[in-house]
Amino acid sequence: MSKQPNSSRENLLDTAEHLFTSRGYTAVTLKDIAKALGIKQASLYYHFPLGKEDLYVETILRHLEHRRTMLKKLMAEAKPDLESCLRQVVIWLIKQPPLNGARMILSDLPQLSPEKAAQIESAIYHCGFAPIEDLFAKYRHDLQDSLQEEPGFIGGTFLSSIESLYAVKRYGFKSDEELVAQLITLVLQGALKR
Amino acid sequence: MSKQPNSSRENLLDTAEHLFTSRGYTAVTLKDIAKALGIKQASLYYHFPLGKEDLYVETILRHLEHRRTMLKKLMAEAKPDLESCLRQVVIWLIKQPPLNGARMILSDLPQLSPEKAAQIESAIYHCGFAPIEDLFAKYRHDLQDSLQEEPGFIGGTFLSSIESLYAVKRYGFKSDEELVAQLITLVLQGALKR
DNA sequence: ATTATCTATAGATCTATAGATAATGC
DNA sequence: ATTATCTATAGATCTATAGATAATGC
Repeated sequence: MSKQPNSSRENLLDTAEHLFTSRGYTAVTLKDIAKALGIKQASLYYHFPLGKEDLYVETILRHLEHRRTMLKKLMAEAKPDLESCLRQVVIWLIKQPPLNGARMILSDLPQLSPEKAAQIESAIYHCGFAPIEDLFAKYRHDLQDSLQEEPGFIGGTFLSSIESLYAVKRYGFKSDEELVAQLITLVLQGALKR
Repeated sequence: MSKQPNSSRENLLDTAEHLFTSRGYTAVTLKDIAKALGIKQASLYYHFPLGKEDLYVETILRHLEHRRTMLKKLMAEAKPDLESCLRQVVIWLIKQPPLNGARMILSDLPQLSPEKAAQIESAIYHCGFAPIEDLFAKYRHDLQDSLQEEPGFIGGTFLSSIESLYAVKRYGFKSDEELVAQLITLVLQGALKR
């Protein structure tokens, strides 16, 4: 049996992931991460000799790849209709740390080297956005005529509307399942009386 | 005639507003702001002797109050129906620097003193959120039954879905007006064929 | 011997302060 | 005299490096 796979390094990435995704690149210091791990700041360089930027890039890419895997898996396992797939996706997303792609692109990526920034931006698209876009493309015949050729538009709107659930969760009193059901009904059926 | 009202200070706030709202509190340094103004970093302390936090708070509060004033004005001047009000609101919002309240709450406010953070969080609600919530409350009889007592939910979803337009604008080829119309139709009518 | 930490510290950057200087208004 | 800038710099914080130390595995 191979030795157990770098659980220490994975643990480090888990902690960094939580901090970086919720507070962003510049707002999180290496000392914050070390403190959360119960070690000293300099010790991080044993696992990531290339420093903060490299740690951030690896953390975010791992996070995004995991997201893509999970989204694809959830959609494959759900009942094969649009609403069921969306429900599974949102129930999972709402339990994750909020990704906030807009924040990353506007606030975090400009602090990185252009190459790394481009790499992450591409992964945001491929792992965060494309799976949802593909889902709406697959079920485009269920959509209104004006949306049939716009899976990116409806996908983007849907994803960003999920962000509001994090805020509602803080103030509201409903269960996750209720919120998810309400959001999906809203997006699919519309707000207006019919 | 009173002397012309501190145009220099207002100019400073305009520049700070642009930087702080797009990149966030920690990612923007005083040097960045000074550079954008063509002055030296230390010179900022003439206008804001209390330093960066105070400058940030004043910038954001001014931004939010302006937002509230404009939202109220746009809704008062629009044709008195839900769709017209929403259209005016979104056409204006999409031309503003993206507010990204979620980023502010998660990433920026924790860096401030608790009092200042609470003050800004309250202003985000009162100036960014409440006007839209009030609009949906006013026209609740146009909404589906399940949404009639949930103006905050539909308001939050609507606001966060606007965020996706900033991304779509970057990649897409449509005019602002087309995007706005498409978004409003989607939220009001829903995605599904009927 | 290897792995994972530590202490100590250099160098860079950031906020903030002190005091000088130039331009403007009475 | 007031207003708005400047230079110079202190003090804090952050990233990163160097070398020591402790624990583990053969």
